[in-house]
Amino acid sequence: MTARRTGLREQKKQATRQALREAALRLALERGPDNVRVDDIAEAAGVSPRTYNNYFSSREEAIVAAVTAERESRVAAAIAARPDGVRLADAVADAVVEQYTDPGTRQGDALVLITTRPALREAFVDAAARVEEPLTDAIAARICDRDRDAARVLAASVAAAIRIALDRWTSGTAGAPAVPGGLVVPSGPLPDLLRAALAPLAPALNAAEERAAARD
Amino acid sequence: MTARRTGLREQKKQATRQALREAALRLALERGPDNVRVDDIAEAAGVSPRTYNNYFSSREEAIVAAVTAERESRVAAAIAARPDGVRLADAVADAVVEQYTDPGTRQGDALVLITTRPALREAFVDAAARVEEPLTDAIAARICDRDRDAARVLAASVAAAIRIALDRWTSGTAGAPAVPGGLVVPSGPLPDLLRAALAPLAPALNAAEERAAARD
DNA sequence: TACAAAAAGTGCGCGTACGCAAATTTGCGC
DNA sequence: GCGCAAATTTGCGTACGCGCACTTTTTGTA
Repeated sequence: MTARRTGLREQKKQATRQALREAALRLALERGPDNVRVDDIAEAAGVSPRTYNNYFSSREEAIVAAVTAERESRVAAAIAARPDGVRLADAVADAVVEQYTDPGTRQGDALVLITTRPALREAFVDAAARVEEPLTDAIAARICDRDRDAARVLAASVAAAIRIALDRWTSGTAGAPAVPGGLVVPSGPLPDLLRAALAPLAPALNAAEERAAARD
Repeated sequence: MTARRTGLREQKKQATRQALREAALRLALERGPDNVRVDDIAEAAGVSPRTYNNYFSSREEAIVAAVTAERESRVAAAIAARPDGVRLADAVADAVVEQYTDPGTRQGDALVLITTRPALREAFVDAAARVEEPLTDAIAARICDRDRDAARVLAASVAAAIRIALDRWTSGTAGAPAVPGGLVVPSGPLPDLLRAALAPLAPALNAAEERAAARD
């Protein structure tokens, strides 16, 4: 179901997409994001400028995608991986924290770049919206596949909470002084911010779960 | 607090904004949205094209704003107007339904226009995100002004629910046959869609309210 | 292997979005 | 009234986003 489309086609497509976002990030780091034209990225990735816009609808999107990558869809997988015993709210919170923490975000240089430029920051924060779709499936599966509409609302709410946490994280970062170690981006509070943002939604998530259980 | 800025300045600004969105809608209705250039709207409103983009960051935004207007901020006011006795979830649902129903949306012609063109539909649906800020204030006031962070998450969740309801409404509309009366847009189900979308969030809203009450 | 259908890549052209700096307008104290 | 500082408007130039039609590549089938 993942690689439904035949094979070589989809394979090359993903390769091109990856080449584009890596080229975008590399060039942005090398010369600063303001000195990178779309044409440069396309050329570096070996495709035409027009093709670039078939993959990304803005310059910022490609750069951010290099850091974000497939994180959004992994959140859904992480939730599905949790045992059925744990409460839905906990499963979601743990999965989100797990996926939005270090492993995927270890690109320190890229993050300072993103948090510095407002346009990139906005694109980075807005990228959280992409969890909605996979998350809808994951939550729908937990609440027994009924009431997909409720699952979508809950997923969108979780996405909004993540967005708020990231917004706070990246903006609070700007004002905060660099830690002695030399890192400008304090990665410490992010898990806390995520959990705090998700906490208010816990009653809704658990209630949906209970409602589903009561029906069976 | 509403008209904080001196007076004549802000007044003219609002006048210009209104002139722009009304011109945008009028021209779009007259010749179809694809035959309206930004220059035309600016000229009709008596400002330069560049000024247009000081007020709206896309062509769709102005057209949609003519319908949306100040609805988002009125939702917050409507919530504040509810007596303290009613549960927060009910107050929110009632206020949202009240504001997103007929009075402001009676522009039938404009709505068929918007639901027809994908770009306008998207702009219309995304406009719901503008409730987040005023709604945050309204909810924060209800939960005793503490924990503004939770209020923001809840407000963003409500905004997401509204967005989903509008999305369903405008898309479902496209496929539905015109009612005998001649109207293509069935305004009937919108309140139902809104309530259904908001329902899953009720536990979270009420829990926040109770938590605040328990602290006092 | 050959071939037709489908899908991805490409070039072109138009209209848009926005940074920048000059010009104009507004608000306020005197 | 007068003039100055701040805010707003405007023109210009650049780069971007994307629809469209066309070319190239991949896929499934005979």
